[in-house]
Amino acid sequence: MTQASSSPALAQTDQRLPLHARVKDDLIRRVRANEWGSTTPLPPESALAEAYAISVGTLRRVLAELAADGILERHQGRGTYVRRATFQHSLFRFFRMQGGTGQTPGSRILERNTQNAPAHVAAALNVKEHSAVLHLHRLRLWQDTPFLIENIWLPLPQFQPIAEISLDELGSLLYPEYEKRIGLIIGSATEELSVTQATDGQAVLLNCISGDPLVKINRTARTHTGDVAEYRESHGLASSFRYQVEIN
Amino acid sequence: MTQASSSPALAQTDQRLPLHARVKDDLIRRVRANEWGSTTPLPPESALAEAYAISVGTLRRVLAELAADGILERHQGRGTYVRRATFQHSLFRFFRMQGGTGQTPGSRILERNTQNAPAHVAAALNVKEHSAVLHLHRLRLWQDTPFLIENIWLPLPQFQPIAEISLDELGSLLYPEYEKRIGLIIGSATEELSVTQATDGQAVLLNCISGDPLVKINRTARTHTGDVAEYRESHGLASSFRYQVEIN
DNA sequence: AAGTGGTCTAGACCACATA
DNA sequence: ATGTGGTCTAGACCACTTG
Repeated sequence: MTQASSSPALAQTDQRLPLHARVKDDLIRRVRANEWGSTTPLPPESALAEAYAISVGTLRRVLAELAADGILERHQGRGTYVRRATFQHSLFRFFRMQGGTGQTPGSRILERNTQNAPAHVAAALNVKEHSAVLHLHRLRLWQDTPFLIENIWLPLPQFQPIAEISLDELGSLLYPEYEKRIGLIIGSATEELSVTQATDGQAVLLNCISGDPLVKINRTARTHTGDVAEYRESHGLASSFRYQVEIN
Repeated sequence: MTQASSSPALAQTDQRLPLHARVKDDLIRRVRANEWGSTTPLPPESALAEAYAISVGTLRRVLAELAADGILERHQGRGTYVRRATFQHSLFRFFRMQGGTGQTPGSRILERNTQNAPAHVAAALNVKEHSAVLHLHRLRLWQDTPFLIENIWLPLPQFQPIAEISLDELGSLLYPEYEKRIGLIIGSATEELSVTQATDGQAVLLNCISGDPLVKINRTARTHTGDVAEYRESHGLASSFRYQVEIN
């Protein structure tokens, strides 16, 4: 007996792919569509398997892969949940912050203004050149010592609420503000590391000498659907930066 | 019917762990022990499952995990193989080498001598300070342009054969030479990235100005058993370095 | 006690590589 | 043609969490 037609839930997936791959694609789509908040569990294995008209074994395989990919979290007895982005692997983590443990760094907003997007910002944000963007210039501090200069660009009018709230409310963490003010959740990001030399202005802010090597980190942050929501350029003292990788 | 005792093959593994974890541990041990060269396949699923006295399904789960971890490679119809370290993810890859595709960079040995290990080298190689080590000083070239300075330290007497062969034979790739001359296979490595400024000597070799920012990469390479086999420090022009990560 | 995911089994059938 | 891994199923039993 061959399987003449599969579950309607899989209508939009590529029929040439094996079942487990099609189910995985569909679940990723549903997670991106925000079908489950991070506090509501996915349906149990049995229900999902029935809905997709596949066996529990096959579904389990898919869920295990999604958990391995960091998209889901599974807890025996509690359920399966969508994993919130933690950005544990951001390159920022590798600036050595002397003497502290797990506290969040402080931050001071130096400037907030509306700009016409410069070419490279427009390209990163995927908007037209010279279109209106919100620009934040921010200094991050560790125990009152500045260690990172950030320039952040956000597309308008989408981020207009961020342009209007008081600077005090733009506390150290921006992503929770995006979520609270405009219901936008950052799902992933790409970071690129390169090395530059401090300009006069940067030297003053970072308390170093003009020309000192800086590590520059460009981050493009996206929503679950893949739309670019934020672009930022950060500069920190290269002397306090260490990055380690395992290779196999 | 309960399973009174498991396969003798699992005698050395932790009995509190689930079966699949114990089998995985044992297979990792056997891979490290070099039981299968990279050209001889592992026994087929059916044989392995029988040897461990577990079902094929459970064994398949273990093999899939090992493949996901990059330890094994599986090919439908051909078999399961131990994966050779390719070092595709080495940080070296991120020096932008203008205009070339997949060719290997050239290399020129500037010096080869025997030293008493300086403190930081001894620490990295896990040998006593001042013990004898072989030191290689090498320049790596891309289309006849130098882009990387390497200093490599190898413990003696283990690497004595490398001290004796002609410099011509120390071609661009060292790891195949280690394998051929002393039967030593590099299985993994740790790399650490930091930023320095060019000394006068480095500036001459890299054709830059003294004080220019350099990217420094320290690599500690290990055998399958985890013993440190090589330590190297490499310096390249920061201006030609770009490194990109995805974060979730 | 009920419901969740975790472990393990047994076997059918398919797709690919090699000789 | 044979043997390899890949897909998928069906179901038993266990461990953990919560009310």
